[in-house]
Amino acid sequence: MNSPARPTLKPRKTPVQARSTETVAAIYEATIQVLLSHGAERLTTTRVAERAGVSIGTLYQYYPNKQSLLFALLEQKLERVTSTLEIACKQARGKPLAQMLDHVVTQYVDAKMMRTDISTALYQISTEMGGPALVAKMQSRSLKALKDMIDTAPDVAAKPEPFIIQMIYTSMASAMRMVLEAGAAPIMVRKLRMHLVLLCQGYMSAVCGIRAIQET
Amino acid sequence: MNSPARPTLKPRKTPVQARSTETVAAIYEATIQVLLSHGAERLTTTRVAERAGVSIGTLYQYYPNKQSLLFALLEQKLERVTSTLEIACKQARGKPLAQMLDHVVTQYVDAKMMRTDISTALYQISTEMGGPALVAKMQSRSLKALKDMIDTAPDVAAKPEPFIIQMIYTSMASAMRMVLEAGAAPIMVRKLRMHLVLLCQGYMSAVCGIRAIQET
Amino acid sequence: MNSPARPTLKPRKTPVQARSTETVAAIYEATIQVLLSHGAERLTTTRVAERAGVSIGTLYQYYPNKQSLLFALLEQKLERVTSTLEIACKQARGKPLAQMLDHVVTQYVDAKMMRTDISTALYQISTEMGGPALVAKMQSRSLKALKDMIDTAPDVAAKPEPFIIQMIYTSMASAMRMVLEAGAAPIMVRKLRMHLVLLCQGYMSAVCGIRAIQET
Amino acid sequence: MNSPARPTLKPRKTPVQARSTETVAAIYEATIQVLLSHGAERLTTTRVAERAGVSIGTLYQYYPNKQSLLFALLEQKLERVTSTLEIACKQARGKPLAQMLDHVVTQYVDAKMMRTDISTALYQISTEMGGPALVAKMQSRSLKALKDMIDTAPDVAAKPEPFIIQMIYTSMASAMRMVLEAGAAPIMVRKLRMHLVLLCQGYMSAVCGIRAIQET
DNA sequence: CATGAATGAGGTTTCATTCAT
DNA sequence: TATGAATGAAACCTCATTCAT
Repeated sequence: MNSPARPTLKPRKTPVQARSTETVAAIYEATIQVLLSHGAERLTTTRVAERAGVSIGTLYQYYPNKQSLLFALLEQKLERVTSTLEIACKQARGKPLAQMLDHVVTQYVDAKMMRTDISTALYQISTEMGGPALVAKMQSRSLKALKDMIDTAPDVAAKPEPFIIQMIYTSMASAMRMVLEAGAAPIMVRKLRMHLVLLCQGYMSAVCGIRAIQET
Repeated sequence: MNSPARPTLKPRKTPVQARSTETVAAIYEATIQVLLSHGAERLTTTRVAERAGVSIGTLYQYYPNKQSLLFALLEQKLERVTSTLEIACKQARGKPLAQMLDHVVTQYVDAKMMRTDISTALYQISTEMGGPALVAKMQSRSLKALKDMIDTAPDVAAKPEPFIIQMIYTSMASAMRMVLEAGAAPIMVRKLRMHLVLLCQGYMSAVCGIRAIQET
Repeated sequence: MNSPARPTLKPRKTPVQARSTETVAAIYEATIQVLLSHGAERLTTTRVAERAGVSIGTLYQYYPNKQSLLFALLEQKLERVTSTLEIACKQARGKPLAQMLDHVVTQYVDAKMMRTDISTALYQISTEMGGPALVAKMQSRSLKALKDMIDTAPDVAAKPEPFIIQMIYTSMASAMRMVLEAGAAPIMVRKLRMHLVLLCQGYMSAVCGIRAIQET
Repeated sequence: MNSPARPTLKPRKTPVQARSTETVAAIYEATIQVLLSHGAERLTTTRVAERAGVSIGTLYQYYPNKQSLLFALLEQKLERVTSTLEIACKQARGKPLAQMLDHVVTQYVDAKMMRTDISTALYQISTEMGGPALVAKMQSRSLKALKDMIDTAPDVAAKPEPFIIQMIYTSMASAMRMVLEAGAAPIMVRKLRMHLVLLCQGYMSAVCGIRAIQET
């Protein structure tokens, strides 16, 4: 294992003016387009700039290097999905487990489904250094949110161990990916939402004892 | 989406002499090593050859291009796991659903766990064209095996629709991945096996009605 | 005969800024230099770039591959010679055959003699695919021009068949080559011009009957 | 101009045994095949060995390097054609010029036409060092033979200067090439023979005065 | 700010040649 | 002698990045 020179991942400048914002948006969209049409391996900064309709020099004015370009994509999407999940978890606190899972799954799936193109494009990236770390960070935030929520469920006999939460989270993420990579037809998405709830509920009730709520 | 000139993915020659068999093995191992230590993005044919202790020319005698090198890795592992799954599915035919899932999950996890280094390394590869196609092929073989098995379960009320089988398969694959990427400690693996069985059983019984076995 | 993947032969971009025009010219000249000093077999893109005083990357900004570099050379020269010939043929229409041949040969030899270095360098190239095709195209244009001219000669009894035109053209080209490869000393060139005219006239009058001009 | 390490061009060993002779012949034929099917640029020693049905090691037992392989091809053909020409020139001594040219052209064309595949294949080779030198040597032998012959013609007024002989030789060679590269259909060959004679006779009579034979 | 020409390290791949078996 | 595995110099080409205009 060796850690080579890690480039800066932060955007070079935060756009404030109108024109800059447009440019940044164009580059952002172009990156997704190229990712989807050419694949991560064949994404080049030149191609992105071309697609965005700006010069390569301009691209580098806003992103100090290629990694930061992809990193921005990943970060934005992950942040959005994660915070949606966190909010959903907060909202569902104190409700029965089944309702919790239903609510969270629904919110999660919907968050991922906005801009399916971005979600799909992102599966292509691994982004060497920054990517996994970011994903890990977001995952731990999500796990914490889920745990804190489930701990408030009135009908759960034993506090589930972390591993269980992880299983739930992973199942959600992977089922989502499965559907996205298959094209994310609306019917599939509806089915996904339902089955994911069932899967989580079935698993949880098998793993934690479920108390009758009135017992509380 | 455009499909550019796709290079040959098949190995260039099959080794016949003893010496060359060793060489191929060395290249194979080196590829895994490099994948793990440098990541897919920084895997170069030069580095692989170096690590394998052979010249770059020798590498190219056995693999016509870089892709074919990674493809071989992927194919071998996938083939092994998939056929293990197929066999497990055949063996479990006619048994009650719970036993089926237990058996299949156990076999699947064990197959993935041989050479965890390879399994882990492979998550890095997407290999542009050949990879996804291969993965899709193996998945459909797996889905068929699972379906044919579940259809023989005496205690399943309604034949599950394809989507359900896919959910099961995806959950298994993703949970496996989660554990492998976390380092695959033995305790985790044991826990994984158990929880995966519970997850599958919980989901299936929630989704298909389960008949009492003695009814048969 | 098999035609493998043929690379693009067209230049990659047309220079717009002043700086790049110079660069393209430098690469062009360098290619000739290297062709003459090292031979076609030992012409490498690196060597050309070096000689041109630009980086290898710059070379590839203007020519997508090695072939296109050589192709450009060939095309430019052939185009110039061919169009000179076409013009000469037009000019000589209606004149007696002997004068025609004199005029055409003179123009042809002179066109070839501008930048003898290029002409000489070009004999080294065959450029696999694009070369022969280009040469063939130019030849057919030339043959047409010659035929159309000769058909207007007042003193030619029978319209000469295509084969005869080709003999004339080939003889001109090969005699030219002979002299160029021998170093193209001025005396030789003068002799060449004269003898080529004699050869063409001698052959033509042996092959077509020559009518007395006053008959017209 | 720089002259790099020139490799040995002579075959490594002269085959004496029956098997060796077969092997050498196979390699020889394979070289022609590859030259015709793949072109000079894509002729590799491996491909030749493969086509010949021998191992690459065996090929190198008989030819010390790639150049010698091509050189052998060139040499054999050139030698054959040149000596045929020399003999034809000797035979025609003392005859009238027209008969001379007829005889020589016929012999020359026929010599080139045996194994048209070889003749055609050879146009692909330039072989960097050895080729041009060999060609030059053969040319000077040919020119000498032609000159010595023509000097004996009873009906030639003035001894033609060397340049004229060269024009004749070049015209013959190039017309030959033209027909070969066009596919060498039998009709074309017959026409070629006739027209080449006419061309030479026409040119010679234009250049040297022709005396009436009976004057002698 | 925007442009795009220029850079060159470094990657992939080929192929003539050697040499142990 | 024949084989073919191994070699590695050297070729082609890409692409992230810089910087003068």
